[in-house]
Amino acid sequence: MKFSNEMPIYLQLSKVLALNIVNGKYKAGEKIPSVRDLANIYKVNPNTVQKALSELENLNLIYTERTNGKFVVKDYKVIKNYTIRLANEMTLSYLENMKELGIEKKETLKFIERNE
Amino acid sequence: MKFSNEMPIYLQLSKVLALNIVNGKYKAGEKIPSVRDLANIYKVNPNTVQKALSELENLNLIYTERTNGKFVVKDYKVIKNYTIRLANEMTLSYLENMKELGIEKKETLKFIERNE
DNA sequence: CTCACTGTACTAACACAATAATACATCAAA
DNA sequence: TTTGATGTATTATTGTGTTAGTACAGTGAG
Repeated sequence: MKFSNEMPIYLQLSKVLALNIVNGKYKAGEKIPSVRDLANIYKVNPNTVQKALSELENLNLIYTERTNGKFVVKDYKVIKNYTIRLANEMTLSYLENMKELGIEKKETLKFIERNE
Repeated sequence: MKFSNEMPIYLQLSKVLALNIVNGKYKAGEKIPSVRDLANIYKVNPNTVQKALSELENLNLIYTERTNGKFVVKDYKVIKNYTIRLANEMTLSYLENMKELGIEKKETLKFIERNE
C-alpha cells in the first residue's frame, strides 16, 4: 500500500478503510482487524491507525467494544446512506472542477464516454 | 481564500493559480502578480507562494524573468493541452472512485443527471 | 488464575510545512 | 545615481503528522 504525500496518511488510510466497508470487504456487524494488525497490514504506526479509525467512528461507520475490538456498524442502511452521500459529493465536486476548467456538462459527458 | 488542512497550502495555492491560467484570468504571455502581491492576496507567506509558483514552473505553465516578474507561458497550446490533460485525469479518477463505491458507469451517469 | 488479545494513553524524537524577518542582486524608471 | 520593484536565498521558530517504544485496563480462553 502506497500513500501520497499530498495528504496525511491517517486521512488516506481512513478513506481506504471506509471503502472497505462500503464495498463489503468489511461487512455490516463484522469485526475489523485490530489496530495492531491494521498497522502491520498497511505498514504504518498503530497511532496512525487509531487516528484513522477515530475518523470512521465519527462517521458512525464503526463502533468500539472497549476490550473486544472495533466493529462495522450493524445497520446496513447507515453504510448505504454513506455510500450515496459520498457518490453525490464526488459527482458534485467533479462537475464543479470540470466547470472551473471551462468544460460544461455536455462536454463533460464526452470525456466520460471517451474513458470507458 | 480558505485553505483546507488536508493538503499543503502551497499545493492548494498552486492548483488555484493553475486554474486562473486555465480559465483565462491570467492570459497567455501576461505577467502574473508578484510573489509579494500574491502573498498579500491569498494571505500566505511569500515563501509559500514561491513554492507554489515553482510547481507551475515545473508544469511549464509560467516562466521567470529574473528581475522583471513571472509570466504565463506565451504558447496557448501549452495551456490548452494542460487543460485537457487535467480534465482527462479528473474524469478517470472520478470514474475509478465511483467504481470503488460499487457504482458502475450506467448508474454514474444517473448521478450526473441528478446534479444539474 | 494465567496468558493473550483487545483498545487506549503517554512520552520522546524526527521531518517538514508554514510563518517570520531579513538580506541580496538585478533591472527599470524617476 | 537613486529609488523601487522584481525574484531569490537564508535563518530561526512554530505547529503537527508520523514513528517508536512503552505502559495500563479490561476481557475471554485455556
